[in-house]
Amino acid sequence: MKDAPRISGESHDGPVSDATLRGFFGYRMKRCFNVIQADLARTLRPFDLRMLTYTALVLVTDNPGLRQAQLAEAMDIERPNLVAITEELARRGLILRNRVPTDRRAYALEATPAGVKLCAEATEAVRAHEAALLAGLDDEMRGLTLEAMKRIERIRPRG
Amino acid sequence: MKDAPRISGESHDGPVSDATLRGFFGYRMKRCFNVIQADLARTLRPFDLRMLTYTALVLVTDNPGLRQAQLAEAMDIERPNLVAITEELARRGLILRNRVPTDRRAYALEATPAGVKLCAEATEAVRAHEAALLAGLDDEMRGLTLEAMKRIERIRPRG
DNA sequence: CGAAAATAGATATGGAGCATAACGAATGAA
DNA sequence: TTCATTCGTTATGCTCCATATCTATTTTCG
Repeated sequence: MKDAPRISGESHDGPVSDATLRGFFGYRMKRCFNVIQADLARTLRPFDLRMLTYTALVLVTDNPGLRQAQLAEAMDIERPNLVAITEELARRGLILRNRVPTDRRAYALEATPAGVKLCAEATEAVRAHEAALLAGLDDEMRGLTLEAMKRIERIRPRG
Repeated sequence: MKDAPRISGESHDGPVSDATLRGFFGYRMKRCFNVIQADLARTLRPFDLRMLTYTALVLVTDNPGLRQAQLAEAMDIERPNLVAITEELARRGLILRNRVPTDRRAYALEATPAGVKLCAEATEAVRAHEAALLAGLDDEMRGLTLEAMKRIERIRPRG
């Protein structure tokens, strides 16, 4: 069996094979996450929230008095990247940046009533959308998948 | 029960609660994917490949004659964003951009021997790293998780 | 105490990933 | 032939994330 001579450029026909990549867990997860992420973005758009601003709002609501450094650590992002987020939430009257009397460097973040309300509404919408997205998965599959992700997540990078 | 007066800013103590977010599949998946993504980036660094350049190299290797538009669609990115990727792979001598005689607008992408070799080496490294990363998951959990992600992935955004 | 180190938030800046608009060249359809 | 479409490309902008650096404040320690 000798190779057919490849004169110049023969174009590929038929569907594109991703057989090699399909075997990878990470490849599957990226494609899956893209779907979930897109759905989440659409869900949050009516509330004028992005994934990051929503996440920050939830964490501040659930943890009143949180400092920005704590919030950044919880969100796994660097402190500089949080500034614009808290600034936006504060500008929109969703959170307050109270000065801490005992440490005048820090802010104690706190959700306003409007912030708590928006957070609750957005959370309900996300819950509904996610339930619809996962409707095709039975309980066992959902539970095992969550458990699998928890275990992987537990592996700290470079740990 | 009247609220304690919140004079100014009381700071939050103890661990940060992410109870609300933890209930979301998407939240878990993002954190999980971050771990996998970071591991993949470390794995590919010795080969001077990023996730995108690696993915493109694999697809071109597995589908000789692929056009850029087809590759972009397979990678779920827009055509303009692929230009820099193919340009880099071509500059490094890993792929060729052959002109198609029957359509002088298009390129037929093809991996060079060096590209095929690097692709195989990188793929083996990725496989080994991923196996190590997933060592804590039994077969059932791995299989069901893959199946769950396949099903979610099948849901086309806005479909 | 007072000097040095550490910390909180902010600023500036850059890179990577993604999207849209628009272009020239080439092709295909009316 | 004229018009619409397609291929690769350029220009541009947004979001997310990281590092280095700054000021103002603690905190540590000699």
